Amino acid sequence: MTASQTGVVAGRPRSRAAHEAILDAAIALTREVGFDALAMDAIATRAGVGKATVYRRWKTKESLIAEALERLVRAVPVPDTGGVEDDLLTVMRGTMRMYQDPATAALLSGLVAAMARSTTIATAVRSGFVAARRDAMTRVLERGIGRGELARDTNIELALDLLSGPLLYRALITGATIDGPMIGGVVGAVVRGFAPHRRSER
Amino acid sequence: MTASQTGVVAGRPRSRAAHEAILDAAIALTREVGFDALAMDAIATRAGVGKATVYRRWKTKESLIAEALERLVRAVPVPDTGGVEDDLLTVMRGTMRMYQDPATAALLSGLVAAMARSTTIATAVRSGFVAARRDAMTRVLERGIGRGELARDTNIELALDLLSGPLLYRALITGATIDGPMIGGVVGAVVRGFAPHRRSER
Amino acid sequence: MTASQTGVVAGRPRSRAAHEAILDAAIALTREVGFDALAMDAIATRAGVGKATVYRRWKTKESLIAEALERLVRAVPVPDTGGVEDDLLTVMRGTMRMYQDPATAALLSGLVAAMARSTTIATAVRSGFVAARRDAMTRVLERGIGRGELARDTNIELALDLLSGPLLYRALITGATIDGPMIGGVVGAVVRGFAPHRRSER
Amino acid sequence: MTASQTGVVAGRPRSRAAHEAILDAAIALTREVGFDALAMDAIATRAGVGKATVYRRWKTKESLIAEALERLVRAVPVPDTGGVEDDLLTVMRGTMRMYQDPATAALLSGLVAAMARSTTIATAVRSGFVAARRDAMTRVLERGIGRGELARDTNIELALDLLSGPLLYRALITGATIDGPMIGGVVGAVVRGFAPHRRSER
DNA sequence: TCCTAAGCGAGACGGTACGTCCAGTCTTCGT
DNA sequence: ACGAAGACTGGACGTACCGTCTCGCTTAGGA
Repeated sequence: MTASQTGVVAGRPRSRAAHEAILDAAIALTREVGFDALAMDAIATRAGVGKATVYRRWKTKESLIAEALERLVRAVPVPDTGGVEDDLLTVMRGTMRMYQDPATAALLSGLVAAMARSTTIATAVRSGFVAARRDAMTRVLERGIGRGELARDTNIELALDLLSGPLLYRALITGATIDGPMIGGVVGAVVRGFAPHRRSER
Repeated sequence: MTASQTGVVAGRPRSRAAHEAILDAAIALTREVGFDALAMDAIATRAGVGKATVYRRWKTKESLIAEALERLVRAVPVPDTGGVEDDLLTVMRGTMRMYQDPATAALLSGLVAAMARSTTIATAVRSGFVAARRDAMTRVLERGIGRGELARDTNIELALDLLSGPLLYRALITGATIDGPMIGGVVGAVVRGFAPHRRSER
Repeated sequence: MTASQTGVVAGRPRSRAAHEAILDAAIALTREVGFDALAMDAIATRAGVGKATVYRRWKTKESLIAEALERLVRAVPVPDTGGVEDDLLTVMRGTMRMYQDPATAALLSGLVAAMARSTTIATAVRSGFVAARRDAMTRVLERGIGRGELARDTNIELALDLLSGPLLYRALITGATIDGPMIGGVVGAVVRGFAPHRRSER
Repeated sequence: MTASQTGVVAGRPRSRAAHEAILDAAIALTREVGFDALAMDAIATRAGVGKATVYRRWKTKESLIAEALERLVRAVPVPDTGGVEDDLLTVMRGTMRMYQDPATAALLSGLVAAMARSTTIATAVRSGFVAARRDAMTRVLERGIGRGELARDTNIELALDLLSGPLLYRALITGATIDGPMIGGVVGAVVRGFAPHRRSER
């Protein structure tokens, strides 16, 4: 356990500047050479920092990258236009932009592999930028249910996976484009898929 | 171009036994240590084979793994029960079983990273076991459209992504379980989402 | 020049206890792990002192060790029994005891390496505990020459090297024992080697 | 146990060229930067060799240097001029030249420290270039005894230490010059110190 | 029946990145 | 102005793989 974690004040505090410089260097280098060619040596050198300073903060390359990514994907606002479809579109457009950014996309696959490797990283990533978007979308869906736009028994987690999954699938597997019409199609299908049941069906 | 490809016969032929032993060793080791800790040295040793024998057949670790994976995921039959929902469920249950197999799941994330790294691998994987399932599902969806169960203007690629994406998303990102009810929910939502448009809505 | 030396009273004075604790820790750790595995971090921790406190007093590891060594090898008395051989034996027995002490022996080789590295350290060591013994033996030899026990043209420096060299050689190179008989043999050979020239030989 | 030790012939044999290149690079770099600033990385790079190739042959820097040194100090011829003093002078002049070579001198102190650290290295060095000179001088001394130039009860090991010790002492401790007159003085004193006993002394 | 070309197991090769460990310096707070 | 604590830059360490390259030895077809 480190001093910064215990709150005990002894010795020189960790340099905020070094912390930032390392994260910046990590992102810059990932953009330049990709996740796999990303060397800890190079990050340290680029950040003007000793390797030990990097390892003092992050045990693995992946946990470093996970934190770097979090800085790129900050707070996700919860829109409220009065219609569930428009609200979902608003949030999904933010997600779309994330996938369209080449840097994020390059990080994504390596990060996914890292998540499979380590539950620590998986947890970090999930509670980090994954949770932010899911929380926002959960609020939107719940409001939609409340307004009667979606069925009372809507399985929210399933709906979230139906919204997010296709984008990940295109990014990682098919390589197909993720654009406005695609987002519209996904949101439309989900809204129709979880629309309130018609009387005649009951 | 190799001897076995040209048909020119000179010198000792490649050992079929070695080929199989290598693939078996690759799969076994992936199960044991994961994709990332998978070393070519170790595969060769486990297979009782020289490293050169491995590299003579596959240029990269990923292409080797891609072939190993293909052996696990063979031909996908196209069901025809007369209803699009039941047909989709049948295919999806096969996909579900793939995700439920720990070995395949372990390979998956590493393979995804490899796809991002190399278009060659990406192409191989796409045209391999990805295409098989997509082709089967495309046939099912087209029959559904023909029978009037799905809208005439159904965007088939989008539907495929909505069917496959959520499973990948759970496997790689949330870690949530992929089971029968989940599959049922996905298929149901998609079928409803692409149902023929009712007159009253127009 | 330090505050304690100038008598100027400003701020907290340097701790005499810290000084001693560092030297003690250095010697103790050298005994335990040897000169090469000796880390400044470890010395400071063992002494209950910050690293800066160590470096404020000694610029290098070697100069610290040199001072530690000096504490082990203090003033060398100049005996006067009336015979050069007995006097030499008395001094040499002190030197012998130094080589027989495992701590000193362990320091020795590392110190020798440090001397080769830096003329500063070399000078410090020479003017420190090396000079003490050489001065004592020089006095003994000069008295022997004065009494006619040794030749008028005795090359004193050479004689000193013949007395001290074999002990160093055994300690560092052959590892052979350095004991009473060995000392006796060395002294005897040197005394005979520099005996006054007989007339018949001229 | 390695292939080269067992005589079993399997796999690519170790490259003689690499072996030589590494030793050459080690010697060259020691001359340039000294024993302590000698980095294994640098040796490998200079030799045009991977680091693993160095470590495959030598576990430590010191054992590598020990072998390199051995190449510099090969077979020591045993002279026979008919007089023990001349014979000793001949051998000692060879030793003198070794100390006068800056490269050897630079290696010496580091090697001495390494010997203190590890008995393996100590044994290697002793049985290597130390033994060669001692063997030659032993033969010379024995012939001197046989011819009646030295006392019957001459302690040969002690005589060897009296011959070699002063040179080491000057090289490592005092830094005084080692030249012809110095050698002559040492040999002269030893020969006189172990001269046959005169009747009147018995 | 022999020749010859390729494949075989084994393992060394040149490289590159890893994560650890110290050296010597600097920065904080407390005495 | 000193003290302990501990983070700082810098750089060598020894390890582990990668993909390639010899070795000496099979193994088969074509001459």
